[in-house]
Amino acid sequence: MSLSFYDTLAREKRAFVPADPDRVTLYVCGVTVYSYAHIGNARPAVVFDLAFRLLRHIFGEDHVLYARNITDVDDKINQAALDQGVDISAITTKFAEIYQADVAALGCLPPTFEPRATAHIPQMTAMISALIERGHAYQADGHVLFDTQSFPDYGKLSGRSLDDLLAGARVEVADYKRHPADFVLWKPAKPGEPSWQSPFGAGRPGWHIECSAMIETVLGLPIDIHGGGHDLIFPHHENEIAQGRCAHDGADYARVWMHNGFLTQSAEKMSKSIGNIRTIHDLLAEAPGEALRWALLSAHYRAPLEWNPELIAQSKRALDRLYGVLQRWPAAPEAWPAQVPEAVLDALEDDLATPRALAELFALARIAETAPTEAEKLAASASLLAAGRLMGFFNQTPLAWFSGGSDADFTAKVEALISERAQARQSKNWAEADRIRAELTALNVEVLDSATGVSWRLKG
RNA sequence: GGCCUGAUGGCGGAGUGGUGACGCAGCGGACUGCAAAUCCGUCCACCCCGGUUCGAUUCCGGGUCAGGCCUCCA
Repeated sequence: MSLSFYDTLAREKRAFVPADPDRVTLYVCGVTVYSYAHIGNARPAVVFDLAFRLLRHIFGEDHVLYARNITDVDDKINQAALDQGVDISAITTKFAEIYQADVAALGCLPPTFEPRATAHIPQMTAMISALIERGHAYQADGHVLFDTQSFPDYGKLSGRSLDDLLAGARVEVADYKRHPADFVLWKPAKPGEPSWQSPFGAGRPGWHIECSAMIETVLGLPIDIHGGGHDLIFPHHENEIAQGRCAHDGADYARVWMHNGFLTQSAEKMSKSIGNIRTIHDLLAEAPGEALRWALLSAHYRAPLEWNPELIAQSKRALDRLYGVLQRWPAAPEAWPAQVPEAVLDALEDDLATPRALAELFALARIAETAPTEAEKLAASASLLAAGRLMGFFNQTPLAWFSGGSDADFTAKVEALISERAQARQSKNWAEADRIRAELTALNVEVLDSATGVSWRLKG
């Protein structure tokens, strides 16, 4: 199986061949840092982290460049700063750090680059100037607007025409626009707002221009893959293509467009404006990051995923099962690093078919438990470890997983009780053994007797 | 109104023109002092109506329902 991805623009799955296999480029729209990111924001972070890991596996760690931006210019940031009486940088610094820690806890590798909008204002104004020079942008009422009618391919990504947009317009259109779909590249600052000097007056950039400017600066055009949430297809990515191509006389912008589906709750999109969100931060207090990652990858990335407590519980149980295998059949040093099994790679290379990849993990677990020889069991366990690690799982020892953050005192207490119980069992004092087990159960500890010894785990 | 997705068993979620993935839960059994973990077995599905076909859950048409974008949005 060769690597293929579904391309939103082509509307089909296509073989993925990077422009330069020594320099594969991936850009993903990150978050606007004005408050805690919700678990829906984590889906693209995790999905494209998986893509990043897969590309590194295929093309080599040093041959993949991954940029995930941080938007730190925005109305909501301004509002938050105003509400709290602080500088916008206080807001953006705080929530950018929280976001980075949160997604790291979900097993996401640090991207190669995390460019910030405020660090690329000159590149944005240069791009806007290029658009004006080429007749693709115009100034009106203090704004600079992109002239959508100057770009014949406008609407191709989202499958709509300028006429459709006229017909479907639901909102008041600013009268200074030549066409309702024209979008802002630069807007004048209101009093008190952060602003930057530019050839078009003091102001700040529109939302779309930042990604185009940062892509060009950090990765160079065209990039191989541009990713983001499904809701960014229109207008954000449509506008990126328009400005990105027009600034360079129609040159290619991104070779593949990938979009992840939404998280839903009661079948409804999880969204801050609806208010039905769960923050990553809060969820991490309730469940291990790996379990949340498992949950996010349990459905195919383009499908909607219903988010609920049962999903998290099931994900944790799935990892319990696999960590149990790793604990019982610890991969021998000589068996590690093991090859990632073909079946797992096949699944991932087929447009990140994670449900199939996860099913293959269970198949490896079954082999590890049932193979006739210990060598085969250990080999299967090593493969499981390799496959899981490729996907960003098994970042801790089984012991650490099952004892889930227990402190030394607690562990010592549990070990002492288990030792007492072992003595009771040896003298066949079953009543005492069961009493001690009940005591452990009360501590939320589950005891697992086996031929080779006793282990324990915290119950979910 | 325009554009666009999707509807699979108790739950999550793949896939396929004909032997009904995988996981969780349930049930029966093995193992165990008893459990747990593990193993073996097992119950349960393809929204509705037409069409194509020897045969459709899978292809085509229509319908119903749900959801998304068109405004900030992962």
